Amino acid sequence: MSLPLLKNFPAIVNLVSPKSCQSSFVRQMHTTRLSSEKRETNPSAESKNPDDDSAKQVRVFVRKKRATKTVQAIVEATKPEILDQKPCSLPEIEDFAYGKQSSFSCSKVQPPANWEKVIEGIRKMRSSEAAPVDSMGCEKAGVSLPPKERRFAVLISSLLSSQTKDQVTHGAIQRLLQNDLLSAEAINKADEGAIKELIHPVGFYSRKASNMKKVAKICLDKYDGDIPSSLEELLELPGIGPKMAHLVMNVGWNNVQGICVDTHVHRICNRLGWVSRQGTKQRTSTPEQTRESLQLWLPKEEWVPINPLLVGFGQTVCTPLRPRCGICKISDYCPSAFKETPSPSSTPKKKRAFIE
DNA sequence: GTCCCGGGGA
DNA sequence: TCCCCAGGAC
Repeated sequence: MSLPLLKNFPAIVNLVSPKSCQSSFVRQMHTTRLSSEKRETNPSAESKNPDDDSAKQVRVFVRKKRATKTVQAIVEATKPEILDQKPCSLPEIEDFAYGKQSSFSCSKVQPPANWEKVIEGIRKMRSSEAAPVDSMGCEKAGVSLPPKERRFAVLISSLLSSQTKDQVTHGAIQRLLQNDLLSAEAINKADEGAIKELIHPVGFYSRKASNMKKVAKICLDKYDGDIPSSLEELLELPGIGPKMAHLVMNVGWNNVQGICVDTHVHRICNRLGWVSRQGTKQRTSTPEQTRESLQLWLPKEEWVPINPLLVGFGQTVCTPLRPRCGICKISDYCPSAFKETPSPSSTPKKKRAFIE
């Protein structure tokens, strides 16, 4: 049998050396290939057809499901393509193999209707009304610093910025900088109480001061004072979850591994009907599910801009409670428009985000 | 699910 | 006055 996609499989593996690769998915592919090559030199090897062999490798790989939690989605997204023998484009696979891209686009997932008009409409609304997200962000952290220090500043800024106004985060970063407390060495040596005072009134400052000490020690011990350069390693840091890990990869390393999904992106994508739980039409229940679902169809060039776009839109128009559908220019395209409970007093028991 | 912490809106 | 909000840990 002839399998168009599987011809590319050895190419992927050849592009990537397991040492340099951050993804255990690709490392596993590599291992699978090596063990199959050994079998090929063995006279008792059952197959001489390279396509058959590739097919077997991929099937074995998919069946093993050795992927870590962060690449689980890739396996799931890739599986129907491989097993149905549908070709992917080679550039996309190469991007994946090099780690520039964390999934293939799956040809079975059709983008939602009118998504480009929706994005364009939101851009227009956003340009006419300033939103808090526009003022400051962690991407501004330490712009004047050398690369390693800048990356560390980005990491700390992300750590501090959750549940905190950007101005407050920025102030805390400035105070840390003025006190020479924005490097792994300095924070590792510093007194936790002093850090606590400096970062106050950042939200959850007490927990964050403790996390900063732990993160600084890990960065010093394992990364020579730099920050981890892969998603998996960033996620091991205390206080860094999926949202911040993607942000740090984008801003710190300029390496887009995935969409940075926060509560605004999560809420708005569901209101628009842009995402769904795998194999269903139900809305997603966590930002992680939203990220995986959105990445299946949203073109890569939108992965970074989608976050500030929807966060600003969510702060000013598509608010969690009482979204302002009356002034929203894309309500014609929104299946949830005007379906929100009109006032909280009419349904005092539970908040209903929207009606299906 | 609950907690963390404080700002801010109803 | 109450209670909602936000990202992560557990």
